Amino acid sequence: MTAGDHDEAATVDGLVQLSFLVLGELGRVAAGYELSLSQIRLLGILRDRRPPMLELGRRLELGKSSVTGLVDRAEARGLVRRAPDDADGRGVRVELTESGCGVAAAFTAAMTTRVEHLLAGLEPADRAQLTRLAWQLLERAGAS
Amino acid sequence: MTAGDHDEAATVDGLVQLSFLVLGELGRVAAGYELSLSQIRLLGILRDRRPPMLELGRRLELGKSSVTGLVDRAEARGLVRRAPDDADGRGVRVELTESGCGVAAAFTAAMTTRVEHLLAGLEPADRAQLTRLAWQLLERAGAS
DNA sequence: TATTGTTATACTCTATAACTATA
DNA sequence: TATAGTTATAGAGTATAACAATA
Repeated sequence: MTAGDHDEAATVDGLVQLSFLVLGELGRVAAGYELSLSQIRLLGILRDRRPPMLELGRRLELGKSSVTGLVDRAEARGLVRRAPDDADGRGVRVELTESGCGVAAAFTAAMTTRVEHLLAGLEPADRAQLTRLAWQLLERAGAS
Repeated sequence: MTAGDHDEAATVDGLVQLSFLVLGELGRVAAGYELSLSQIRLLGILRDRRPPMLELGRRLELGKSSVTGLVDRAEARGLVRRAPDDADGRGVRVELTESGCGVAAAFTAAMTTRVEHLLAGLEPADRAQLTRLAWQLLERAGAS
C-alpha cells in the first residue's frame, strides 16, 4: 500500500462514515416525529412541487407500486393528499396538506439545529470550505 | 433571513444532500452484490471483530431481535456464522465466513472506485481539505 | 434474579406481476 | 395499444413482548 492508496482509502472511508453520521442524525430527528427516511424524503420533495406519482417515483428512485404505498401511508396520517390531474384523467397529483407542511417545516428546523450542533466545532473558514466542497460534488454528480 | 441564515441553511442542506448522494451510491453498489445497507454495515463491522449479538445491536443501533433476523439472513446466504462464546454459555459470537470476507472486500473495492469517480473533479488540495474536515467531524461526534 | 438470545407478531418499505381506467 | 396508477403478493428490515437457557 502506497501513501496515495492510504489517502484514497481515508477519503472514501471518511466520506462514507460522515454520510452515515449525518443520515443517522436525520433518522433520529425523523423518528422524533415518527417519520421514516422515506417519508422525510417524500415531504421534502413536496415542499415546492405537486408531482404525479411516476415523477415521485423517478425522484425517489422507487417503482410505482412502492410510491403508491408510501403515499397511502402518508395520506392515512394526513400529511399529503391526492388531487386529480386536470390535464390527464388517469393521473393524480400529490401535494402536502397544511399539517404535512407544518411537520416538514418543524422537522427541517430540528434537523438544522442538530447539524449545527455537529458543526459547532468548525472554524468559520472550515465551514465555508465544507459548504463549497459539498456543493461542488453535488453539482458534478447532478451534471453527470 | 440574514446572510448568516443563508449560509447556515446551505451548509446543512449541502451536507444532507451529499450524504444522500454518497449513501445512494453505496446502496447501488451494494445492490450489485444483492446486499442491503444493513447487510453491508454488518459485514463492515465483522471485518475486524467477532462480537456477541448484543454488541452488534449497539453498533448498529438495533434491538436484539432485529439483529437476530439480520444475522439469520446473512447466515442463510453463507456470509456469516454463529460460533459459541467460550466465556459465556448464553452468548454467541458472530463472524465472517471466507465467502463473507471475500464479498466484503469486493464490495469495498467497488465502492472505492465509485467514490473515487465522484471525487475525480476535485483538486488534490480540495480532496485533502475534504478528508480532513470529514475526519474532524467524525472525531467530534465520536467524542460527544 | 438478571442477562443473552430467540420466537411470535405486526408494521414499514420495496419489488414484480396482474389489473383498471384513461389516452 | 400505451400509459398512469392500484392491487395482490412476497420478502427484507425493524420493533415490542413473551419466552428459554445460562449466569
